Amino acid sequence: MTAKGFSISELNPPQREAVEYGPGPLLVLAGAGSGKTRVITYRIAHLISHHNLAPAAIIAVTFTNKAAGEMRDRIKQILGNVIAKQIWIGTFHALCLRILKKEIPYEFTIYDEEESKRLLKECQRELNIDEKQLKVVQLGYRIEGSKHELIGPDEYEKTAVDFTSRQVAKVYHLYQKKLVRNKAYDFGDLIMSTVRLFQEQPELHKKYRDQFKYVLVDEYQDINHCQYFWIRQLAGEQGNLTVVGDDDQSIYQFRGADLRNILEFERDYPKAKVIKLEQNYRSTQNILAAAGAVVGNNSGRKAKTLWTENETGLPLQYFRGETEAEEAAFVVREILQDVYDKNIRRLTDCVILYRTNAQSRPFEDALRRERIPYRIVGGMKFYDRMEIKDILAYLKVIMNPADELSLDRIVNTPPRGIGAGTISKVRKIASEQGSTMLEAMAGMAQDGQGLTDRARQAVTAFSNLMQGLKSRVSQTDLARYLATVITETGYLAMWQKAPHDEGASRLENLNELIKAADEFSRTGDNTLGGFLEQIALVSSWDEADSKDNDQVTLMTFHSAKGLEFPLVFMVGMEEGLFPHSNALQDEHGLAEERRLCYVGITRARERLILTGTATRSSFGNRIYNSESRFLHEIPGRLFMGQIPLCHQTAQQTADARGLWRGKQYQVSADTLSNEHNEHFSEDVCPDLDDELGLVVGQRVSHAKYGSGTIVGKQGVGEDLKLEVAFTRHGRKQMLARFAALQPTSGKSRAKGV
DNA sequence: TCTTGCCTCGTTTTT
DNA sequence: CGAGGCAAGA
Ligand SMILES: Nc1ncnc2c1ncn2[C@@H]1O[C@H](COP(=O)(O)OP(=O)(O)OP(=O)(O)O)[C@@H](O)[C@H]1O
Repeated sequence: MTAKGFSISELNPPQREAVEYGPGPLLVLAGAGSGKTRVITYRIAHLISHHNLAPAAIIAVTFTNKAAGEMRDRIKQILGNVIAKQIWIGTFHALCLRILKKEIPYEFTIYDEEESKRLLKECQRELNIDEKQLKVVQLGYRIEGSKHELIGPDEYEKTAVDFTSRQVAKVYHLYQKKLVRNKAYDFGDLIMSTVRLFQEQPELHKKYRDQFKYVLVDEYQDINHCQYFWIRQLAGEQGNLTVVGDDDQSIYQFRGADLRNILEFERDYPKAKVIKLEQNYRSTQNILAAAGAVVGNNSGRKAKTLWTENETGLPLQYFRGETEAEEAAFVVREILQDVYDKNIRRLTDCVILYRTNAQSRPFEDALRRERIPYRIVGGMKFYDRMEIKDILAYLKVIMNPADELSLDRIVNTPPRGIGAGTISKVRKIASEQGSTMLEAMAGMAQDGQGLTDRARQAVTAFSNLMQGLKSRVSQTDLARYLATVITETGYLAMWQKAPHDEGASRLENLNELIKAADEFSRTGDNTLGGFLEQIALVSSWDEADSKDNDQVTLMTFHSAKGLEFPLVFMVGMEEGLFPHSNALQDEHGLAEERRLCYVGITRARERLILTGTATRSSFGNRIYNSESRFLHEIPGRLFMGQIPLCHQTAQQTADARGLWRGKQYQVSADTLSNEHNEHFSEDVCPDLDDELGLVVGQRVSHAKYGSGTIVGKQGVGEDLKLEVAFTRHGRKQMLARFAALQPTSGKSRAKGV
């Protein structure tokens, strides 16, 4: 049975049941690689081709813009472009923005993280709150978190009892006020404001609820309360809502994701049908066994089975280098072997996954040395560069003169004689007459109100410049307009005058921006507003999209969600790094790290290699890390090569500590029986690297500070320095030989948790 | 008003 | 180690 290029035989029976299931709530709960995304995609196609549903009556939410693009492409293949492009597919943010742009009658700006932080700082200063006492990151974290919970400043204030919360409440109020005045939305606002819009304008709510006959959500385990609420608004309580997800893959709780949304779906939607998918099509048996073993250490999971018809496959490998350079060299060697010696893979088949963006460096160096092309997803984004943000700030002000934050950024960039004194005069006058700063400047240029001649001249020039630029928006094509802005503002000249090496690279980036504008206008939209919106929403993923080239990919575990690669390297498998020390304070943190590990492992199709280092430089000095506990949670029999210490026999341990350390230690998978593991794991491990059992993650008690958890470790022997997070007294650094820390019961690395 | 140099602090993870 | 913030001098 075929329907326009889509064959039902590409689905197994439960997948097919989910695709063909009728109206009403549907939950597809399934493990990694079981075809959840495929189900969503085909269900959309099926609804259109078999139920004659209008494409615009379907809204599908994905986790990244890239995932949205892929889903749309697949549907394009099945049903053609005309239909595919009418479907509403996108991230929460993109879809909400689309609604807001349509319903809000004025131009507004979207603030990215950096801009929100700057605005917060401004609020903090105005309120005379000590920036040391309450850090901007903390502030941002709390306010952003509140938005995830759909808590506005008023509600927040009501629950704010302690001193800090009351401070936060004050900032939250002012921050929102400034956002409104600047006609700006931050990321969280995009969704929360859409929810509010629907609440305040029932007829609007009805319009969208009626338009979308079917609502589908991918990665449902990672949505927060606000997103949950919006989906409920769209779908209604009995609605045609399809959600798919895997509770073991929830890795965004730091961003407000709430597992209860998926765990309690059946309670929220009592008529819900639940379909489980149990066959994994992605990975070998060895890889699945490893993934299952790791995540099995978490409690409170929904019961799930996952099996595969795929072959046993290669054993896993583990390598521990002495330094990052050694680790990276090993990884590159393995890539070279598979790709060039054995010719069994292409570079695009290989991915290097790490916990933090900062870890990419040594791998980049090693890859460059061997002239292997690579791409990095995440980290510093192109649009985060200073020169790009400066020009974007000009563009934002041109589109939305109320955006004072952006104005602040560029009013004196390049330096044009408008300093802090002048700016505060302008601001004062603007607020007195209730106008924008730009309008106030135009007035002051005329009558000079309290400005020195020099300042007045500068203000006049700037005011004229901005008016001139504004009047020419949309007269030429976008790329040419950008070039005009860059030149006429003096920005180009500023970098041309700069020292050659720095200036050249800035100018090159500006050229890239012009190119991006050109490409954007080719997609059919030639508006400046459209261009800015698109940039506001691009994630790290969308930039790196030069998939046609054959190159190795580097990214964080988080960015890898939903993807698959034949050969996966999980690097930096060390306590303190993965699991990350900041996540070790409570069980939830550790459980989420473990899920992240599960996500990482299950990205692999054929071959999985785990690596780590014994020492690593951090903040300029070297630290000593022990092996990640996750390594020890994988059964030893699955490994080949160097074996994680806890899985080694006494002889192997001795070898690994001496001569063999850092070299690849060849042991075939079957020389290591399970017996060995079980027998030795308990007594070999504890005395290896952990003086007195003081390991990261260990709970300890201290005579003065009471109980806490070891979160960091530096040096050895006499110099062993520990960082301990105390329950009552915060973080402290101390020398182990003086601290007299007593390990208390609770978790210890060797036994797992 | 602008530039320089010193100091502090920090690294999870992202739409 | 490196980025960003801040204070002092030009
Ligand atoms: N019925 C099937 N027959 C063959 N291959 C399938 C089938 N269903 C899915 N696959 C393949 O299995 C792999 C995983 O599919 P998909 O990405 O949809 O899974 P997923 O459950 O969304 O994974 P994850 O939870 O890791 O995001 C893909 O390569 C897909 O093409």
